[in-house]
Amino acid sequence: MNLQTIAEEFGVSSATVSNALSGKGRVSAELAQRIRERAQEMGYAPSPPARALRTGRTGVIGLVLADLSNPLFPRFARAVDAAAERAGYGVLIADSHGDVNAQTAALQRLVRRGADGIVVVPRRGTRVLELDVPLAVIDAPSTPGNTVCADHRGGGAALASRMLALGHRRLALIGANRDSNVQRERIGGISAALVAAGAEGRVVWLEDAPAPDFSALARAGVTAFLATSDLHALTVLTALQRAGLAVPGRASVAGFDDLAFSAAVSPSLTTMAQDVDAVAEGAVVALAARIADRAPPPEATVPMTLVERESTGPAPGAPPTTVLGQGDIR
Amino acid sequence: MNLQTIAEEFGVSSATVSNALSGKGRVSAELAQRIRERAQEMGYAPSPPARALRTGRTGVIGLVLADLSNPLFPRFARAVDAAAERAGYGVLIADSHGDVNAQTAALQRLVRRGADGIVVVPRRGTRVLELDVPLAVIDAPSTPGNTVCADHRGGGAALASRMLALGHRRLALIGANRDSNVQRERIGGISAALVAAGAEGRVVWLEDAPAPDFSALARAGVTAFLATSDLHALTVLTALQRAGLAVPGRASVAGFDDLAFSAAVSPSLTTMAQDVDAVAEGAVVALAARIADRAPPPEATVPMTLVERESTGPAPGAPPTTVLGQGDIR
DNA sequence: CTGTTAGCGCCTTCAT
DNA sequence: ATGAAGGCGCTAACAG
Repeated sequence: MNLQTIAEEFGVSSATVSNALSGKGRVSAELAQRIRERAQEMGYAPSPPARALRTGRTGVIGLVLADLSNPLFPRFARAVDAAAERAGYGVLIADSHGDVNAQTAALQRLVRRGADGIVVVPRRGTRVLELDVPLAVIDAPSTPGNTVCADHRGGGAALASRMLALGHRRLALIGANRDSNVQRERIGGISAALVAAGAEGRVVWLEDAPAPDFSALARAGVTAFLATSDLHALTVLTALQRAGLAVPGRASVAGFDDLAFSAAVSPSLTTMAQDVDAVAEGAVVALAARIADRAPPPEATVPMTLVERESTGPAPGAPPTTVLGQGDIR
Repeated sequence: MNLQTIAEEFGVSSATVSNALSGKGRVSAELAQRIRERAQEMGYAPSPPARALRTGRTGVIGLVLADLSNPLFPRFARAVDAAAERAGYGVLIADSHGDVNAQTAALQRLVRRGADGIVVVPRRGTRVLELDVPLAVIDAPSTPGNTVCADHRGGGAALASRMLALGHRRLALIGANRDSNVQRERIGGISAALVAAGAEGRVVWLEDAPAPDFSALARAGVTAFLATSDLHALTVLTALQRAGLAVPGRASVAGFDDLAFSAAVSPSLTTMAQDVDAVAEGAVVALAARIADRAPPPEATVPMTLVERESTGPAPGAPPTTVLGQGDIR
C-alpha cells in the first residue's frame, strides 16, 4: 500500500498523490479531494522509514527518565506520550539507571536510533551532556539549561504558609538527597516561608546516618513534618503511627507529588501536587520548536497545587484557626 | 557519513562496505578488516531509516502499558527497555489509559509508527485485539494468548503456606478488582492453600461498597491480611495502625509486588515479589522469535519470591513456631 | 569467492 | 495543473 498504488488507480503519478495528500496545493482541488477519500478508504498510511529517509526526520522523540525508580515516571511517560502524540511525534524511551555515564549512553542510543530530539528528566545533580540534538530538560529552575518544570520553590512556600496558618511553629523538613536540585528548592521554599514567619524549620536528610527518629522529634515538640516526597512522608507517617502518635492529632505530615498511594493510606496524605501534564506539554512544545529550528518559548515554571487531605491539621494546643473550604480533595 | 563515503575511500562499491561491516563474509577478510577499522575511526553509524526502508524492519518494538495505575509500570518499562536493548531493539511507548478502545488505538498507533512487534501488559479483564503484528502478552496464565508472566497462583500459595506456618488460621484476602486475572489468580492460590490446611480465608473486594473496616475484622478474630497488591496492603496497614492495632503484634499484613514504598514504611511490608526482569526478558525473547518468524518458546511462568519483612509475624496466641533463616531481605 | 546493480517509498526539483 | 526523474542510505539478489 503505497503512493504508487493509489496513483495507478487514478492514472496519475505518485508525485501528484503525494501533493494531494500533503495538501500543498499543486493539484486541482477536486482531484485532491477524490484522492484523499480513496486513500482514506484504502487505509493508506505513509511509510515512516521512507519519509524519514527522504526528509531526514524520523518523527520520533526520545524520553530519558534518569531515575526510573521515580514513582512519578508513569505519569511523566503518559503525559509526554500524550503531548508528543498531539505534536505528531512518537516516543522512544531509554532508561539511564545508574550514573551520569549511563545517562549519556542513553542519550546516545536514542540519537543513534534516530530521535529528532530528546526530553530529559536528568539524574539528580548531573548536568546533561551537550549533544548535537535538540533537548528539553525537566528539572528545576536552578539547573542550568532547564526548559520547564514545576514551581518547586513556590510549592514549598505555599505548603509552609498553610502549615503556619494551622498554627505550626516547630516543623521538621525531610529531604533524601542533598544533591537533588528539586529537593533543595522545595526545602528552600519551605524554609524561606518559615523563616519569614519566625517559625522553626529543621532540615533532616535521610541520606545521613543514623536514621532519624521521627517519634523522638515529635515528642521533642515538632508538630509538623514536611517531606520533599510523599514516599518520605509515608515513612514518617507510618513511623509515628507505629509509635502510637496520632496523625494529625499529635503531628501533621505532608509530602510532595501526590503519588499513587497518597490517597489510599489512612490518614490520607496531604501533598503538594505538580501538574505533570502541563510540564510535559511545555517540554514537548519547546522541543518541537527546537527541532523545527524555531525559537523555543522561554523557560517556564508551572504552579503546584496543594491537595489537602487528612494527614494535616491544626497544631496541638494552637489557637483554633478558621479552615475555609479545605476539604478532602481526593 | 554513509557507506558511500567509505566506499569511495577504498575505491569499492557501497555494497562491499556493507558486506564488510555486517560480516556476511562476502569480502576478503583482509579488506573487511581494513574497512571495519576505518568505519570505526570515522564514527560511522548506519542510518536506521535507510535500513528500515530496505529491510522492512524498523528495529523498534512497542510497549503498551495499559494499566497505568499499576505502580509496577516503571519497573516493567525499565526491564523491557533493557531486554530490548540486549536484543537490539528500541522501545516505543504508548499509553492506553482508558478503556479497551484506547488500548486498541495505542496498538494501532505503534503499528503505524512501524513497530516490528509489541509487548502488551493488557488492561484488566480485556482481551488484546488480534492484530497483524507479532505480540507478546504479559498478564496471567489464565489469559488466552498470554506469553509469559509471574506465577501468581504459586506465589499466593507460597505466601499462604508461610502464614499457616506462623500459626494463622483466620485470614482476610484483600482484592481490588474482580475482573483482574492477576488478582483472581493470586487469591485463588492463597485460597487453595488455606482450604487445604483447613484454615479460613475470607475474600474482601475493595471495589464493593461499603469500604471494609479492617480494624473491625481484626477485632473479630482475623490475624492476617493478605492483599493482592502492596498498595492495598498499605491501606490495611495504615488503617490498623491508626486504629491502634499493632502490626504484626495484633495482626500480620502482607502484599504483592514489592513496590517502591514497601521497604520504607514502618513496619516494612512483607511481600511476594515478582521477577520483573525475567518476565520482561521472556516477553522480549518470545517477541523477537515471532518477529523473526521462528517458533516462540512455549508460554512461561516465572516463580515469585517471598520477601519477608517486619509486617508479618506469629499469630497472636499461636504456639511458637520455628523461624528458620527468614530475615529481612531488603 | 568478490563485487555490483537495483530498488525499498517518499518528496522535491525541474520540466511540461 | 501535473508528470518525470532523481536520490535519501541501505542490503537482497544477481553477475562476474
